Amino acid sequence: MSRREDILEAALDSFGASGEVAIEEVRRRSGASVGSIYHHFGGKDGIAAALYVEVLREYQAGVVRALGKADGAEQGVKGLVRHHLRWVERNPERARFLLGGGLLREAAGEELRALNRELATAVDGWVERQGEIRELPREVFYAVVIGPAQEASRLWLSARVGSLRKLEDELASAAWRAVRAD
Amino acid sequence: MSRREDILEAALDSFGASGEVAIEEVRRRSGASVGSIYHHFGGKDGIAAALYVEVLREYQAGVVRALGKADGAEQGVKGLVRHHLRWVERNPERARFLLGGGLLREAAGEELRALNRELATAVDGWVERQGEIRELPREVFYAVVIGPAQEASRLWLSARVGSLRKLEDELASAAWRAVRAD
Amino acid sequence: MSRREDILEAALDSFGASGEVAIEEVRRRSGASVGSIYHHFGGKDGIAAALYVEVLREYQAGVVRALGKADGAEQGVKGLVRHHLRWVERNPERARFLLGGGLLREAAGEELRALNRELATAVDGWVERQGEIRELPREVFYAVVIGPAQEASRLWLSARVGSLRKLEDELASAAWRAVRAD
Amino acid sequence: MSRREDILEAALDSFGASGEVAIEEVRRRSGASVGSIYHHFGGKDGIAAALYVEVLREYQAGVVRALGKADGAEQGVKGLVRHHLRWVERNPERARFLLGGGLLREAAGEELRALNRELATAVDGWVERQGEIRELPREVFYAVVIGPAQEASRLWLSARVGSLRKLEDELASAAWRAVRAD
DNA sequence: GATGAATGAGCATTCATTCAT
DNA sequence: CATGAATGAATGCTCATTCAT
Repeated sequence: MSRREDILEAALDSFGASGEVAIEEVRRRSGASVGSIYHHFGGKDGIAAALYVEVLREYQAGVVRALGKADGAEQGVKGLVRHHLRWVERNPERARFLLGGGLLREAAGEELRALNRELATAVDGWVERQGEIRELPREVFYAVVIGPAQEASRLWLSARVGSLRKLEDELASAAWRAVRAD
Repeated sequence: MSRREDILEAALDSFGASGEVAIEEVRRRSGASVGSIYHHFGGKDGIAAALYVEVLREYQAGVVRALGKADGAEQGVKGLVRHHLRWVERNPERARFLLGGGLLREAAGEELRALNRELATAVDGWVERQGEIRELPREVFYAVVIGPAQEASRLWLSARVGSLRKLEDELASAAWRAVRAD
Repeated sequence: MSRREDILEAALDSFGASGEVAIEEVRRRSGASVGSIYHHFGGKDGIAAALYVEVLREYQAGVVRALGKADGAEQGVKGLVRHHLRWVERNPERARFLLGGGLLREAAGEELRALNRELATAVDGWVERQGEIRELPREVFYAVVIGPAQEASRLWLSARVGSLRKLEDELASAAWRAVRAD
Repeated sequence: MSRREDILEAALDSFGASGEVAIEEVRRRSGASVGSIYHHFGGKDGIAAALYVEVLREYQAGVVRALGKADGAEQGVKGLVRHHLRWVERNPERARFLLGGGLLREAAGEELRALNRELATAVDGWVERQGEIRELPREVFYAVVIGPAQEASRLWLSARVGSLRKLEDELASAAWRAVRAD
């Protein structure tokens, strides 16, 4: 199983360096042969998909964890924001891959859709169980809570100045102000 | 000047179709010869840069206009959100190019930096002249106001379901709640 | 190993025909695919370098052989001249490549430097063991012995009139007159 | 006439930099427009030819001068060698162009043939008027006298180590030993 | 499972040359 | 005499993919 992981690791590095997952680059970085890569992942898209799933799964696990340990709506919403910022800061490479590469592309693959559905259900359920949150369309809630953190992340990822940590409190409070019931 | 514009137009279409500005594609779509393209833009990156500048300039002009005609802080903040959403919905191709291609990459080029500086100064000035806006770090203000609209735009651009128009009021109000002084 | 050799052969022919090693030409002549050429030699310069090394090695082997079988200084010096002329006449293509392409360019590559060093050591050693040769700076000895043969070769290669064979005795004697101790 | 000279100058620089005379490069270096270059020289080959003629004429004038002021065969032969070395050292760019670019190529152009014929006649005449020079075929005389200096020049041009000046005496004497009658 | 040689489509780029102004 | 836009053939190179061993 080590080969698989080496290859995924190399794929992530390749994306970090050039903005795309290139087989040739992956081969160079992982030390695996072309044949081996094809054996494991079937091709270029296969690697990207596998990597995407793996990274997304890890990110989402953090989201669920953040909601799980939250005590009340405010802590939950702020926790989502904090988790986002911390995860990006600790995983800049993975963040770049997830944010840059994926969201605009068609979220291909049944596995991905399943993952997203699962998360949506979990978050929706949590939201419904809270009383202090304003009634908002799903997408709006998501956009308002995550959008600012995302935007800050994007800036940070492209310039790497300052620290996301310092903005945490401000962004978390702002998100809470935006979605709490009055 | 017509050749130049034809080429830029074709470059935008090329990006829309394949996610990147491909010389070969631009040639096919614009009808210009390769040589002519190189004569005017120097190469692949030259086209992308010129296009980026042009599109960004147009977007920013709208931002300034929105602030200009706003009467008070609330209208101004909501105007920024509304402008963002409307511009994206009316210029999906340009939006995709601006959001997808550029922000993660290094915002290269002196011209770009100048544009961004100009806008920042304009917006900062406006913010300072308002009394009802909470004191926030620059980046936070920007992220909180534009982030949600951006996130919603991203979703819309990748799936094209529903209409951004319907979310306008909610997103504008949420932004205002997040940044107004209490 | 056959592919490699086919490609080098074709590269030599390409150089003979057009004065340079052109990938496209090599592909046509060798029957190999572009990809295969790149797989083996990494690119245009890689082919030229490999060819240069191979040809130089063969030429130098002849030089060493000529000195090895020489009985005395006079025979050795004359042997060098004769070997040069004969090698050029029997390998006009290789000669053109070696003389025309390489000497003015930077003799890049560790392998080349090593080859040249080896030969220099061998020739120097031989010279030192002879008593009848005039004391001369290394470069002068080399230039005086090989220069005339080289110049004659150059002329012959560009016009292909007459035969180098006929000049052998004259050039060999002249070289000997120029370097023998009085 | 200044434009013409600017262009030729730029052509020489272009050759020095890349090993060939490239119109685009000439344009950049000379500041002249493509059109202007074509007006004056008709094209790529036109520039190379004009440059070649100019440079060769200048070199040959030096040869004739060297023979003219020589007093006797020995001084003449040594003068040829010295002139060659000095001219190369003072005009490395021109030397590279003349030696590298030209001799292997077909010496195209009636003008060039005329120049070479003139020089040959001049040198032949001078040689015949000397008594102390060994009877040698034309080409052999030329190769033996100039070859060593040429070879030394080639080495110097590619590495630029040491000075040709220091080798002058040795090379001149060697040439004289090789061609004088006994 | 692993290796690497081979393939060929596709792409960016260069460059000599023409020509209308 | 000068300018520079336009052309298009030619070329080096990358890269995903296949397949025999």
